[in-house]
Amino acid sequence: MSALSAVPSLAPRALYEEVAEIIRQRIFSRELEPGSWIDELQIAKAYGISRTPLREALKVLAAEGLVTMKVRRGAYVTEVSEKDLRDVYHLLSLLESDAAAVVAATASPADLKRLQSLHAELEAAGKPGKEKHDKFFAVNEAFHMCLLELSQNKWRDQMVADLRKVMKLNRHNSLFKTGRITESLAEHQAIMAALNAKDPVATAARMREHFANGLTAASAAAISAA
Amino acid sequence: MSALSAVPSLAPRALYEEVAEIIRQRIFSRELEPGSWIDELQIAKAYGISRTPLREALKVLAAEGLVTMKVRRGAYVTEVSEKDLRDVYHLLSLLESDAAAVVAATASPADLKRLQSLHAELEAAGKPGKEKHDKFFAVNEAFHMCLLELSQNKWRDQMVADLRKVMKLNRHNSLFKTGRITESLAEHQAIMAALNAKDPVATAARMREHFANGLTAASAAAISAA
DNA sequence: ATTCATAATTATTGATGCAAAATATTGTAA
DNA sequence: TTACAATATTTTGCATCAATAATTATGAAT
Repeated sequence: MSALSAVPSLAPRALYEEVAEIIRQRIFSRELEPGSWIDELQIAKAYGISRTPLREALKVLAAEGLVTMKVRRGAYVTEVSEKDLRDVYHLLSLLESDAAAVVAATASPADLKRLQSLHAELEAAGKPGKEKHDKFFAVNEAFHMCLLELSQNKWRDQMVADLRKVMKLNRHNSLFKTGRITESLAEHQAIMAALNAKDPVATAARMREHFANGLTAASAAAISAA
Repeated sequence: MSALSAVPSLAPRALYEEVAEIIRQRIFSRELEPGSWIDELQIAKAYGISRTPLREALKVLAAEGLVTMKVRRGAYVTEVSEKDLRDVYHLLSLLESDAAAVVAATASPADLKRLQSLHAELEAAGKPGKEKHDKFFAVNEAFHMCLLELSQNKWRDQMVADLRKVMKLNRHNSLFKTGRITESLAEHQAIMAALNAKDPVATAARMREHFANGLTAASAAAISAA
């Protein structure tokens, strides 16, 4: 009997999927640290499952880049260097700004309204004095996801999702500026304006700027040189 | 005993890796057709292996997008629509043109020389009257791969590799123009010129054009609208 | 004759067992 | 004391086995 007997949700997932998600979360929460080997027996025992679905889950996580597999050595949590983070961030910027351009060119009035309402939510969450950072963070993520979804390219969706997972591997976000809610809101405002103007080139430019501004000056210099 | 006892090469791969590669090739060669279910028992028996490594291989292929897994139904070869192909091609254009820009900005003289020599090889292979299409194709691929490698972003390398695999899923390349060796060479020439001029913006533009020109007029219209 | 329900078969998923390889440990020799 | 070698232990990787769900086949009833 499985120890992870959550409600067998409406969309029944295979056990290896469940296990993959659990390991993912344990990695994101730094319970499993980058560089540390994953003990198959221990984890299998801990969740009351066999090693078979666990090993399949590790293959999935390896494909996502979260763990690295060494032949006859097993799997360890991937260690990402600063360069890795910059590289991944660069790709996110590239993919999301392109998605934004597509949306600017193809979005229906209803689509724009949906984005606009998310933007409004974001402004509400970012009101000074509120100090609800997590709410702001969540809505921000929703905005970016919505844009991606509206660009109608599932392959890009998948890539962005994977890249975002890799970004979560880093502990101290030393790369990124913090507490720039006001600036971020202004940038989103600019993106919305370009979207409403149905200007793909401007939209992509505003999105690229939004990403570039998220980096510290030192890292931004390294990026913009590229 | 494994029936696929190739020479245990210097870089020993796990069985599931070997199996994944075999299935990949069988998919590319259309021996396993898109939409067809993968018979685990049959394949395992055919290669004299158990189903455990085969199932792990299928997880890997699923992550690459070559097969799709349905819960309690197994795996089938992914079917890609024309839209899928266009979407993937669009992403390849985006990623490779960005890579080209990076190389334009960062390449050493030695790097440029390496590209130049590949370009020379390509011109030789594309000489009219030669009719060595496969050679031209191979060198062309090498050129693109070299550019990618020089851009020094392993995450992009991985994504491009996966996307190229998906592109191989389509049978009739109805999307793509054929026999445009002369035009392709001219475009590569333009890319090389922009690279030598160390002009990232121009290089990216030339690469985007190169990709756009590979599409038929009808498909190109659909792309350029984006 | 057609449709629905039930049973049988087939195939996927998960668990367990075994062999091989890598690492850790212990002992011996210099 | 340190270095090397041989052994022991741990752990991965593959195979086999069991159970579970889905599909197909069969039969009965309308």
